[in-house]
Amino acid sequence: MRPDDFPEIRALPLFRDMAEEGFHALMRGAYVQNFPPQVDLIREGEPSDFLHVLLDGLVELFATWNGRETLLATTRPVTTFILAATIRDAPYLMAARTMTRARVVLIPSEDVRAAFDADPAFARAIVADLAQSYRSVVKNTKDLKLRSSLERLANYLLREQRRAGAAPAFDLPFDKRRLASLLGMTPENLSRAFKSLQAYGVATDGGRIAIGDQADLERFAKPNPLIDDRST
Amino acid sequence: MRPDDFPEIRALPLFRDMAEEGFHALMRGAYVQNFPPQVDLIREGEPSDFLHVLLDGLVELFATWNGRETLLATTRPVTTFILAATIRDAPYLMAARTMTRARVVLIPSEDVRAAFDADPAFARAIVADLAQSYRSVVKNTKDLKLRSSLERLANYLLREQRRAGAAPAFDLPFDKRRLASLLGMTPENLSRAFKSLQAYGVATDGGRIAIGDQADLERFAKPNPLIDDRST
DNA sequence: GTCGAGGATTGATAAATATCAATCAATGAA
DNA sequence: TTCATTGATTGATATTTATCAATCCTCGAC
Repeated sequence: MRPDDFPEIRALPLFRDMAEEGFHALMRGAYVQNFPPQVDLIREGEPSDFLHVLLDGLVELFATWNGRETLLATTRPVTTFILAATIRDAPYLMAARTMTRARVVLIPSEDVRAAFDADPAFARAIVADLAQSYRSVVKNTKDLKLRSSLERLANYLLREQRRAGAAPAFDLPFDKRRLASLLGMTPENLSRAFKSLQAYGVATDGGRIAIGDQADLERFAKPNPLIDDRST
Repeated sequence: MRPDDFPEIRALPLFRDMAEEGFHALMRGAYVQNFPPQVDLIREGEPSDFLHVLLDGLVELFATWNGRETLLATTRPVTTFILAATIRDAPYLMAARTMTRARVVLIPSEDVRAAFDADPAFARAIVADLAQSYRSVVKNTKDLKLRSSLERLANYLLREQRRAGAAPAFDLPFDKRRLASLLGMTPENLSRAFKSLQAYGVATDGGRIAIGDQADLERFAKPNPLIDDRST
């Protein structure tokens, strides 16, 4: 592990409040790996031997069943992923694959569980992280069950816009094929959905989105913090 | 609180390993309430003042948006619910309503958070509970995104059957209107789905389900532990 | 027992979404 | 540059799912 990786990891909410000693113990067992794009990091059903921390690049989390595949989430730096499996010492429920070149820290799951027992501040951070992750998935379920695909897209755009600093134009973080899968629709349908949203002032140019009439789009999308605020 | 409520609560995985003193401190601030059927216990968006423990009866957890409503889960005794909101001190994401007469213990959220800080065994139990809840919702998301409504019903029946001790016949735990909402479909569609499953040996008589040909149904449903095993 | 009320079912139709096939456009390798 | 590959879009069609309306049960109140 490069020494300058430490501060980035240390700054994560999950590790921020750890005692110095425990953090170093964790880092001693950890190591960094570099991956090319399109590499499987994790396969569904495998034992969860490592907690992963993404330092650079993009990683997609997806699941498969009966020959079908769906995108469940994407992670951007710097974030941890698959904490729950690590804690439960249970098989991964999602697979992970690099979308770009990526640099990832692998921390042995045993060490994480040991640190949890040893450091109350770390325990608190883990609980906060899990509770937040849980709530985030519940919000996603509400999105899926209560909204049509067009409504999901409209609200997704508003969320991405907010992440981009509420600017009237922003870029999609990945291709539309993946976005379709994330939103639970086909690429063809996504194309048509974008076209339908033109009526509410949404313009697209490749992966660039421009929201012409904020109020109009929001009137249609009816965003709700209990679904769309993915931070609390 | 009736003294004979204590053992039931104490036996829950969440409280089982707590130090005696901490458990009693929690119980001192807690109180029991009895509710008639169809009473709102919790409304979406309200501050999460209490952790709830269901002692008797059935409670449904649901969510609404834009005039639509969907059932997200049901709880049976003895279980806690909405732990994540309590921990995060964040608004409830789901509403809760009694389906039958119900007896519920209310534990002030502050007390739960205090006990978390004071008792490492309780902290461990909370983490285990949250990690498990998270994984359970992820499995549900995979079910929703990867399967058709007919496939969801088939797998739901297999899960309920297993819960009923793998018997060839068992009763649905609530009415079909609710089941339809839980599975993300309309009651009309559920009726037709049951009819379609007759081809795989599923017979219904009111809320009673008989699985005539286990292997045949499983061949169609393709159950998968990474979706359908809701206990790990 | 009779009567209602609410859930369940059925049929007809509409809407949403997926599939299939055919371009079209962008991008990177040679 | 040119070609090949991959993603995006479009149109036509099929499938899935929802909606609407009309019964049909079932079960509890009286």
